[in-house]
Amino acid sequence: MNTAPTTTSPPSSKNIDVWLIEDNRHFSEAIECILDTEDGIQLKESFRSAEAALKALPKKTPPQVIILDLGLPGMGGIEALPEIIKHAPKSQVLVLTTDDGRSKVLAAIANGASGYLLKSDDLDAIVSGIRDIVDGRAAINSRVSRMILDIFRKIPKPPPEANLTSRESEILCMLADGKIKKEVADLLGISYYTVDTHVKRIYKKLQVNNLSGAIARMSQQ
Amino acid sequence: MNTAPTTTSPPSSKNIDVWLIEDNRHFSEAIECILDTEDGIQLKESFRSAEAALKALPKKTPPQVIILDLGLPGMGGIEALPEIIKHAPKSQVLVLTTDDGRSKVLAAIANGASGYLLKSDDLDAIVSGIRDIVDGRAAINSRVSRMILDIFRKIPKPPPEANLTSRESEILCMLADGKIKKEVADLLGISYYTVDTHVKRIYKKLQVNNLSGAIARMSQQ
DNA sequence: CTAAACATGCCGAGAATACGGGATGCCCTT
DNA sequence: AAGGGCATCCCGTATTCTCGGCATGTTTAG
Repeated sequence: MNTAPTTTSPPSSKNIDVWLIEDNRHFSEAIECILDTEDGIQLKESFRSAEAALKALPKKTPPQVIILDLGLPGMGGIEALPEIIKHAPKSQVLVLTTDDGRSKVLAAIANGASGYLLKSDDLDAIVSGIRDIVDGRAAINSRVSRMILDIFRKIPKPPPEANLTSRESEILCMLADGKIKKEVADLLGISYYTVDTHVKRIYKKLQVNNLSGAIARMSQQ
Repeated sequence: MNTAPTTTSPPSSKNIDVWLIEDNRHFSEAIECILDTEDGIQLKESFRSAEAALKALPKKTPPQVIILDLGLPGMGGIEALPEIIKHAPKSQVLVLTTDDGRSKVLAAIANGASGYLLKSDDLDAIVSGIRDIVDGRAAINSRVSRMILDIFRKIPKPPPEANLTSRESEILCMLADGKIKKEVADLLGISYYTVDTHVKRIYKKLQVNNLSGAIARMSQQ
């Protein structure tokens, strides 16, 4: 995020070509209007559906930035994202939507969005967001940022350390690789029965009753 | 991020108390100066080391926002972060540093920072960042945002055409919970054989030959 | 329209697992 | 010396999986 014009914002060289995919007339007109008055940014195309944009992509020069609404009729924005990127790998997609639900945000990011702004944001934020994106920065609404941070924080939490002994962890790890007990036994140079016993204890400790549950417990926390 | 004053920024009710932990005189003075002129924000304390701040924390009322430099002499900002949060769980920490290295960013987030701004950012960005944070948003420099996005994107990416259908994913997910095929079948209201068939295809697609391998592939990439 | 992709259902044999026992030896702490 | 935790080994049985087929109906994309 940048709350004010970032000091490190170079003139972004030439003109920035932009496409807009937005079904809402009012909103798209507002954007068209503000981009028209903006120096160095040029709205080249405006589509009312993802299908229309995807159809146009192979025929025209892809823009640097594609502003994409998620709440599109027909093919939704999320589904369209991978397609867009497939056809225009060099274009950066700026998602612009009303929905700040966690799943949408995650899906958008996972599918390659470079920015995620909300329609409730100031229109100026869109302009700045476009410049951010072409300069290799991210344009993300601060509320969405917060959500991402919260999610992020929960991932790298390794410490709850199960009470597994190192031997047990070792065996569970190998099983999680898809190896079967027999293989593990051979690789460790111990008996199948030993592995089996270890696994039994792992299940007890982890309170599960099969390998799948144990692996899930392991790779999650 | 918010590139312009966020439209959804309410007056943030009362005064915002802020502490500053920064060893660089010039910089801390600059911040003190700009916060002094800022309405509704009050810089209550200013420390030159994490130790000093930690010593003061139990004695005074913790502020809403703590601005923390990472490049501190003695105890570094990263090490101080968990301590700060332990003693002042309600305070939000805004990291303000020159270092935008990936490891620092990740460490700061993992340790509970609510914001990450760079000293190269406009001073106004700090003010807006403070307001963002108390309003439950995140204050993150857009370059850092981009980095987080890039990292984020790599986690849930199935690089090969591991394209599981939604049904397949659903089933794999349930199996990863420790459920057995029969349970999954009952829960989905379909035949055991159907589940079995789906699983067979999952193995093919993921190039594994047992559940453990499939779950591992799923939860990692 | 046709082929492909998807979801669904079924069978059977052999492989692997789950889990209840029981046992031995080592090392560490009390 | 005793007890506990750990790693090791063994057995039998019931359960579950794996995987090879085969087959049908629906939806989708070309």
